[in-house]
Amino acid sequence: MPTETQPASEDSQGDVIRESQDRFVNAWGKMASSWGIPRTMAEIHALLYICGDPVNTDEVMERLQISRGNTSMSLRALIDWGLVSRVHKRGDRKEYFETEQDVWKLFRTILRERKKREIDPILVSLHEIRDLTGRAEVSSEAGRAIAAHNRRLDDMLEFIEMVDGLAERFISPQGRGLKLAAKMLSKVS
Amino acid sequence: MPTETQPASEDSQGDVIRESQDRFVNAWGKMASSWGIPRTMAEIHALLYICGDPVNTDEVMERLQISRGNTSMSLRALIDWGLVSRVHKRGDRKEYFETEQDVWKLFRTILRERKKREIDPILVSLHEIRDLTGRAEVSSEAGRAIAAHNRRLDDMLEFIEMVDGLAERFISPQGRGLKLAAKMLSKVS
DNA sequence: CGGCATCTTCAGAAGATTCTGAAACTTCCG
DNA sequence: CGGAAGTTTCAGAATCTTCTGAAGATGCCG
Repeated sequence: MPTETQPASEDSQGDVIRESQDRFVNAWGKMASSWGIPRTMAEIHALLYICGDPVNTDEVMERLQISRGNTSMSLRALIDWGLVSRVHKRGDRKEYFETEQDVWKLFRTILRERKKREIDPILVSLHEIRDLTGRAEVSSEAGRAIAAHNRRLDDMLEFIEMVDGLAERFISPQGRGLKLAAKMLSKVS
Repeated sequence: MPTETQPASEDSQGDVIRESQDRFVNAWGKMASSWGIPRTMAEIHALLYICGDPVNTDEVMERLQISRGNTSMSLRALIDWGLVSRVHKRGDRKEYFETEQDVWKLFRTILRERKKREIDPILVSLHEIRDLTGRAEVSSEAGRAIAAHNRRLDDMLEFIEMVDGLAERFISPQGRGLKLAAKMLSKVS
């Protein structure tokens, strides 16, 4: 960010970028929080994305007006998600952070992580629940009730397993890639 | 729910179903809240799904141990989402509620609603933001900075628009249906 | 119309989540 | 080793979300 080396006329240009960045960060934070992702975590990620260059903790704090503690914790969470990496600059003891600039890779990582955290666990639970009621005899009234109940569980299980399986193929690191999935879908008449 | 008319031996069967239902409702509520959906709203929906038959307000309150107010508000939200419908029973002034039993239709509705509420608005915001910085000349240092910034916004916009467009085709009421999308994807070698 | 059954609303309470700030820790350097 | 720069942690504070309960609305029926 070479602000001092710019002529005065370009300061206003810088302001436009800055405002654009701020708005982007805001919009992103708002959306993320409606998807159950902590707002500041998403805002930091948006800031790193939209700035492009590595940013350090103090810059994040200043831009987003958040505490050092929050910044540190959120950055760690982003690193755990695999979305952000640490960068070191020569002659600067501060740590800098940057994020993937390829949007496809970014979303692939996000989807993979959400699958791991929110889909896989519920599959485990649903299987446990399904095992409670085994196979039902349809000869009695009660047996038919259990059979109907099992059918509902099985329908749900089958659906989620299908989503899980497709996700596995398209978002796992060794998978075919999100872009291919999108291409396939867009070809359907 | 014919509990009184059943022989004693079937009560224990009923207990198994009941426990299974409770666990299902719990698991579902937990998952939903990690996706930014109010827990009780999801729990009510899960209860209606897993019970199959229409359920009235008092039964919901009793099963989930929640207040009448909460039940009423959450049911209204579910109706607004298009996930639940009111049913009237002859000779009973109470209102009953039921939900779609076809899991594919269910998720189609959920996806459609989320797109409308969370994807479409951010597309509007991103377009507004993008319009702030127009087309950049790459002849100056500042111009190049704006161009790089615009490229980032455009990448993001392009990605989200693609997702939006595909969603439109597969989840809209007149669309080709979720099932077709899944079939296409599963065919990729 | 009066009275009863049911449903809705919303202000404030309860609960959950996120954020802060200061202390503790780590690392680097002379 | 001493200490400065930078980072992490976490208990409590602030904030945001969700839930309750009671008052009021609605509507049905004799």
